Amino acid sequence: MDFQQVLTPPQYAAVSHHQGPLLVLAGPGSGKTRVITHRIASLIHAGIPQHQILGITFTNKASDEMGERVRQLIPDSRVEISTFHKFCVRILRRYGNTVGLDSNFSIFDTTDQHQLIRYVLNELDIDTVAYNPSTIASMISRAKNDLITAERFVEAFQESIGDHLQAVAARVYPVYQKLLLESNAVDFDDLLLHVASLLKGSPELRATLDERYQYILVDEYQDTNLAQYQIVMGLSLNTRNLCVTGDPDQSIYGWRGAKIENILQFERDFPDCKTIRLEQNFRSTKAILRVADDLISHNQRRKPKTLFTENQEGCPVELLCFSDERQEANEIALHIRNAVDRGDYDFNDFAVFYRVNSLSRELELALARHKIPYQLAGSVAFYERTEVKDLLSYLKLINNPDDRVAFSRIVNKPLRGIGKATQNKLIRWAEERGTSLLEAAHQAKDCPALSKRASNMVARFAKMISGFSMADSGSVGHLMEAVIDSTRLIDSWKESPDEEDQQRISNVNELLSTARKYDEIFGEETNLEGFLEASTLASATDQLDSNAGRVTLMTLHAAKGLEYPVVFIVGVEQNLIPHERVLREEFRDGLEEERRLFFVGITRAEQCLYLTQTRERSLRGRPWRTITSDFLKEIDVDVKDQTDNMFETKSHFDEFVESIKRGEVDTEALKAATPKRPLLMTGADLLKQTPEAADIPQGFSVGMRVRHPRYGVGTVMGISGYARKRTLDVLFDDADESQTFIAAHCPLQPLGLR
DNA sequence: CTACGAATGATTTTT
DNA sequence: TCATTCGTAG
Repeated sequence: MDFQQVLTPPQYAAVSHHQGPLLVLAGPGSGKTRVITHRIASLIHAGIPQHQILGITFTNKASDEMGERVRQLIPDSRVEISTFHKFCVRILRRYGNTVGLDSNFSIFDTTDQHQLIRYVLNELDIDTVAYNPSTIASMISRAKNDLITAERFVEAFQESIGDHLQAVAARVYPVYQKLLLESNAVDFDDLLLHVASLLKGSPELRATLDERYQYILVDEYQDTNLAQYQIVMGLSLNTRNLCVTGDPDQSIYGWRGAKIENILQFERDFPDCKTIRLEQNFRSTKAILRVADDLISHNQRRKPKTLFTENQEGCPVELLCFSDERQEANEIALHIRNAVDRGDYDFNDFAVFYRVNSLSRELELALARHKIPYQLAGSVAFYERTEVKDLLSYLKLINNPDDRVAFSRIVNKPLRGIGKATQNKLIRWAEERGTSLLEAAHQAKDCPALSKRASNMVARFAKMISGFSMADSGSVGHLMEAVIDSTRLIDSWKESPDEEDQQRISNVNELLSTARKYDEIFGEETNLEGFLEASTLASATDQLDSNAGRVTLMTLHAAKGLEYPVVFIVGVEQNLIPHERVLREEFRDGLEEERRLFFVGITRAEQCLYLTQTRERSLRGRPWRTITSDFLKEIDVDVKDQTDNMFETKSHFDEFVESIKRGEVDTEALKAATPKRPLLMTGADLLKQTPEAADIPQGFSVGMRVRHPRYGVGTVMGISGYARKRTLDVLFDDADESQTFIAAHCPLQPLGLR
C-alpha cells in the first residue's frame, strides 16, 4: 500500500513515524482517524506483531469505528482496539485479586453508585436532603479521577480545613469503598483507579504489560484524566512508542476530571517526541472555519494552531434572531422542511445542537408538527430503564452473590412482602455475622429479629436466586427466560392497558433478544460475566445512526466527533452559551471550556451553519428576557432579525409580569426561588421596589431569625466565608446542635423580611 | 407495607 | 416544567 499517495505530507509523516513518542495535534476535520488507522496498518506492514499494538479510545462508538476502518485496510486484523474502561476490565479480571477483586466482580453504573452512597449516608445518619447523594458521588468520583484514594482523601481533609461538603465526603468515601469491595464490585472510576494502582504497586506486572503493549495509540488524548494518564504512562516506561492524538481546543470534559494539561505537556513528558500538526481541514467551508478560528483564538490556554482549508468559501454563517423558542423551533423546522422539499438536502444532513437537554423539547414539538423525522441522542438510555435494570440485577446477583446493590434492588421486586423494615433487619443480621446479604437471607430463619412470615419470604427469595445457575441454563438467554418465568417480573404488566406497561414488556423482550444475540456470537464460549459487562459499559449515544434519514438533535457535548452538512446551534445566549454556571466563577477557567464547546459545535458543520438566539426564553417553566452571548462579539456573522416575522402577540414575559401585577403570582415563593445573583431578570425583580430580594444570601447576620423549609425556624449562630463560599451556622429551635449551610445554596429565608 | 401527594432542586455525562 | 425523593395516611 502506498501511504504517501493517499495522505497529505503531515498525515504521512505521522503515519510513518513508528519508533518513539509521537504527538499528533489534530484540528477538527483534519483526518485524525484516518491517520490513526493508517498508522496501525503501516506498523503491521512494517512487520510489527499485531498483539503488540493497542489502540485506546474513550467511547465504544469510536473504538468500533476504528476497528472497522483498520479492517478495511487489514481485513484480518486482530489488533486490540478498546476503550479505556474495557481495557481496564480485562486487566482486572486477570490480575484484580491483588486489589481484592474476584474475577466475577460487578461493575456499578452511576445509578448503582448513587444507591450505595445513599445507603452510606443513611448509615452515617447524614441527611440526604441537605447532602445530595449525587453531589457526594461526584466529589468521590472526582477524587478517584485524581487518583486520590479514600485514605488520602481523609488525610488531605484533616490536614487542611475543608468545607462541610468535604467533611461529609471524607466520612462517606472510606465506607463507600469498603462496601464496594465487600460487594466484589467496582464503579466506573475504580476501573481506572485500580489499574493505575496495580501498575504502581507491582513493578513486575507493570513491566510485563509494558513489554506486551509495545505500540500504544491513544485517541482524544486531551480528554484523559490523571488516572488514565498514569495508566498510559505506566505502559510506556520501557517501550516508549506512544502515539497520542487529540486537540486541546476540543477539550470539553474538564468538569469530569479531564486534564487538558496532559496534552499540553506531552512534549515535556517526552522531550524527544515528534510533534505533528494536522491543520488542514477537509470538512468545512472557509466561512465556517474562519468563525471557528476567530472564536477559539480568544482562548489563552492553548497551543496556537492555524486552521486552513482548500474547500470553497461557502455561504456566510448566519445568526438568526427570534422572538421566543417557539418561533425559533418553528423556523428551524420550516427551513429543514423547505430544503428537503426542494430536494437540496436529506433529513440526514441536518443536526441541531443545544447546550442543555431541556432545550430539545420545543424543537421536538416543532419537528413533529412539520412531520419531520428526528432522532434524539441521549434520551433515556435503554440500559437505564427500571425494568431493564431490574432484570439485569437478577443476573448480576446470580453472577456475583456479594453484590449488595443488586440484592437490595430486587429483593422486593416484584413485591413479595419484604419491606424496608425487614430489609434493614436483614442487613444488620448480615453485618453481625459478616456475611453477604444473600447468605444472610439464606439463614434468615435463624435471625431472631425477623418474624416467621418475614424470614420465610426472605429465605424463599434466597433459595430462588441460588436455584438459578448459568451452568444449568447453558446460555444467558435461557437463564434470563428462567428468571423472567420464576420471578413473574412481567406478569403484572401483561394485562395492563397502560401504554407504558406494554413498553416495559417490549423492553424486557428486547433485552432478552440482546442476550440471545450475545449467546449466538459467543457460542460455546458464552458467559454471563461478559454479557453483564457489555451491558453496563454500553451507552446511549452508541445507537446514533448517521443514515437513519432523520434530523439529529443533541447537546453540544454529544456532538464531538460528528459532522453534518447543515448545523443549527440554538440558544446562543449569555447564560446558556456560555453557561451561567461558569459566569459565576471567579476564575475564568470554565469560560475557556465553554468557548471550546462552542468551537466543537461550530466545527461540526460542513456547508452551512446557523446560530440562533431569541429575545426571551422559558427555562424551568419561567420566561426570561435573554442577553446576547459574549462569544458573538468575538466572531463575525450575518445577523438576520426574524422577530418581526412573527405576528406580534403579547409575549410570555410581558404576560407574566402583568399577572404579577394583578397579584396572581406568589411573589414570596418567586423571590425564594430566584437565583441569588440574577444575571437575567425576573418579573419580580422588575417590579421590586426594595433591594432586599437580591441581597438575601449576603444579608444574613448573626442572631437573625431564619426559616428552613425542612428544619423550621432557627437562629443564625455564626457566619464565615464570603460570596459563594459564605456559610452559616444555624441553631434550630427544636434541635440540639447547629447545622451548617452554604448561604448561596440553602433555602434559608430570613424572617421578618417581607 | 404501600400508595399517594407535597416538596425540592435543576449543565454538560465518553464509561 | 419535570423528575425524583420523603412523609404520611390508609
